Amino acid sequence: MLVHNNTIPQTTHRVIVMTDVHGRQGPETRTRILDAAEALFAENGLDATSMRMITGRAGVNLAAVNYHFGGKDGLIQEVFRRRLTELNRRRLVALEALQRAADGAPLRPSSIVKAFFGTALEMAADMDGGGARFLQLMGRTYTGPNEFVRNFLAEEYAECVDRFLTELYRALPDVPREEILWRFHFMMGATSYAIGGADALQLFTGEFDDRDPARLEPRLMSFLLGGLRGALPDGGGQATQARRSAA
Amino acid sequence: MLVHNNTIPQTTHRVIVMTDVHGRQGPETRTRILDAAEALFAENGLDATSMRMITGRAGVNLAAVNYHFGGKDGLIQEVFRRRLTELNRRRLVALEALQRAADGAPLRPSSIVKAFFGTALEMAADMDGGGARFLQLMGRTYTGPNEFVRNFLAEEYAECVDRFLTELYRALPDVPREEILWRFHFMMGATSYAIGGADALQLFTGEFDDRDPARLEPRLMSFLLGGLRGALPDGGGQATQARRSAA
DNA sequence: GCTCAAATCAAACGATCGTTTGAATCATAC
DNA sequence: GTATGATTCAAACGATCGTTTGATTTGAGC
Repeated sequence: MLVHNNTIPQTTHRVIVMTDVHGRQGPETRTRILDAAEALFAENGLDATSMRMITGRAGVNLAAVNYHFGGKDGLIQEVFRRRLTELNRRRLVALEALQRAADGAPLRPSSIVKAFFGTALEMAADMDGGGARFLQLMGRTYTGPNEFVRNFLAEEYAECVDRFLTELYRALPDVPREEILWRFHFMMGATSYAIGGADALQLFTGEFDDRDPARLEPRLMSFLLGGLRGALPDGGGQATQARRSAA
Repeated sequence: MLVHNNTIPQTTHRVIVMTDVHGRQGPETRTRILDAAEALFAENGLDATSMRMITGRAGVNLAAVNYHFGGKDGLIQEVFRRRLTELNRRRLVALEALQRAADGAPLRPSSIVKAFFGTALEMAADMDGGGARFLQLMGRTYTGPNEFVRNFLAEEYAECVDRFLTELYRALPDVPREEILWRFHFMMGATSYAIGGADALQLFTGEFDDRDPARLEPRLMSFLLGGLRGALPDGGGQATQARRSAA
């Protein structure tokens, strides 16, 4: 029997736990497809990656994708959901740890930025290279043309971003919220390029090769914090720094 | 006779000036194709845009693309080359104006940043909306998976970026060049999101709508300059600001 | 008016795309 | 062992892709 009915396409599938029911290599199939798809999507893009490339690398039958995910779109959604849920979970864990330590007081902007963007860099270093691949893919897709995936990503992001923005508003009460929102957006762009664009960077300078992930984190953080606390455009005079009120 | 020989695929085509030779609507065809392709590429991405969509919108025959550009790849190259050459030309004009005014002295970092990234924002506002479309497309493609186009973009960018980096090195002699290089990369990411990701931003906040291009420029510049002059990671202590030596 | 090369056109090419089908295989429950 | 439902499989589906072909139209040069 098919897992998916074509009348109600949904994200969550009826088949959740397969190891408990049918042993053998049933559970591997889904994971193998997801891993292969993630790597190929990051390598070639969503459109340029065919089902046959995915099933070929995964070593499964072509029809397996439609059986397990209902189609290519379903597979794409699941590839993103799998990692993004975990990433945002870690982010919120880090944020809540900060909130507990602060005991009601506004958080330091640097701590908030580190909890959000630093966690992404951690994930990029984790997962034996798979994390960097995925985050590179996500950075591309977020501003990409595929409206279907973009809306899905925004939906998955919404709650987590909202929580962090709320804390940033509290941490920088003197900075207009619109300004903070924009700068958060700029920080996402810088981070996206930091994770995914090391290849692009080296194109400018032939002999450049310092892509140590351990050194990337402080580099990006310095830039992000400098940008976040940069002089406000004109609302408070050109020399006004965007500083939080509480120490 | 065909314009392109399949033995030597080249960027520059034999047909350069068509208005002078054949009047009617010969010259329009190339431009109409480029305009339609640019809009559709930005809308759907390179892969998801078919030749039939392009020729359909342009109102020309399907084979016209292969005739004038030698194929889809040739068309893509020309779409980027047309605008990118003009953008980098304006950037270098702005830089040379600064150099003349400085009379040998190091330039102000803010001036350099403005000449490079501000010119992009100007172009995004120009060209009756076409500029924003193109720059959005370019921001996506630069970190995109298509290696063919990425290499081409890097090649077109190389000289201009090199000139600006040289000036930045002079303006910030106390900052390690690697650091400046990375921050330049981060600035490109922030700018890319600033230009192309306004839609993505509003997904976070339903009622957000302040996308006035005139207000975007000072916003982005404040962020970029703050990031560029942010505290150095650790080479000079955490409190060390990355300031230029000459006033 | 005739020539000829540039340009446009309708039509078709082979390849590959995502998806569907129906039978075969597997592991479990009775 | 047999029935049952989940999973895998080979094969084919129609659609669309980028490209090519060969004839036709166009307009300047003589």
